[in-house]
Amino acid sequence: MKISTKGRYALIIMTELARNYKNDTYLSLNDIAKEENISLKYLEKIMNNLKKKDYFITSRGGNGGYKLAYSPDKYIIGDIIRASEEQIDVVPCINEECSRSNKCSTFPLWKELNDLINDYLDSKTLADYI
Amino acid sequence: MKISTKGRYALIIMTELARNYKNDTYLSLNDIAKEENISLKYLEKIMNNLKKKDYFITSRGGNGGYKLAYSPDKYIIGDIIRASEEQIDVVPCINEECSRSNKCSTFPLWKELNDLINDYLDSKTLADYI
DNA sequence: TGAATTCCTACCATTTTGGTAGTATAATAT
DNA sequence: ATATTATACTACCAAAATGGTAGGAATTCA
Repeated sequence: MKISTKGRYALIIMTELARNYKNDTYLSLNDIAKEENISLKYLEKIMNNLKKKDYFITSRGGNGGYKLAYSPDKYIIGDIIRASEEQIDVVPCINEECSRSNKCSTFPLWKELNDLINDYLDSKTLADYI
Repeated sequence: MKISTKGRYALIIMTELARNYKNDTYLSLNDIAKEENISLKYLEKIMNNLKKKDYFITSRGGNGGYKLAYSPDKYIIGDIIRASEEQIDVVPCINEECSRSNKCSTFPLWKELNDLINDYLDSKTLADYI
């Protein structure tokens, strides 16, 4: 039932960038890695999941790094988590067909729980966690 | 973020037993295994997690099996899931110490989500899924 | 031009998941 | 009595996911 480090570290990266948004400077992954005591290489890998989205302005080289393309309130937590974790649904049959679906009395429980989680994550933005 | 087959199959077993409660007969794992197309051996293993709790009256031999010790409304879904899944907390730092806890701006999110999930699962009983 | 930084592609050990196998023990039906 | 049906208990195992590491290429800044 847990959120893996992919989702958790992704959110840490995003909140750091959100906190730096007002400065309008680039923040490097190295800085975040040191600050949060996570390896740079792993953060790069986490970042790959987020880069698929239109989230950042980047710059290489000295004083380079990442900054948010939009203000923090535009970033929905649910979007960040879903981009980072492979599987966010609580049970596989939420989106797939299930052989037992028509007789499955437990499906409504999982469906409601799944909606509850996603609705909650979609009700928050980065601006709530600066 | 998913619930594994341990939790899902546990709930299937429990709802079958709940459905059989009014009959006051024993229901064998073999019957459930055939009905649900899950191997008997795996169901036995799932059952081990549930047997730690004071849930069943059992009988070996012909026409034996399991029946619920109490009426279905006495079985809280959250208890069943927590007994079955090793890890129900969305992040490890809910119950453990975390080195970054004092500066962690994301903790409130995980804590609220964790409470939301557990409160939901604790608001339902087997009687809701017969 | 050298250092800092992102970008890209592999690789890999450990843990978790999702089972299977075999045997012992107990109760029932005939 | 005994064959059958069940649970009870212990051990093992393959595949997938998790949580990383390694190495270098490309780009930009000081």
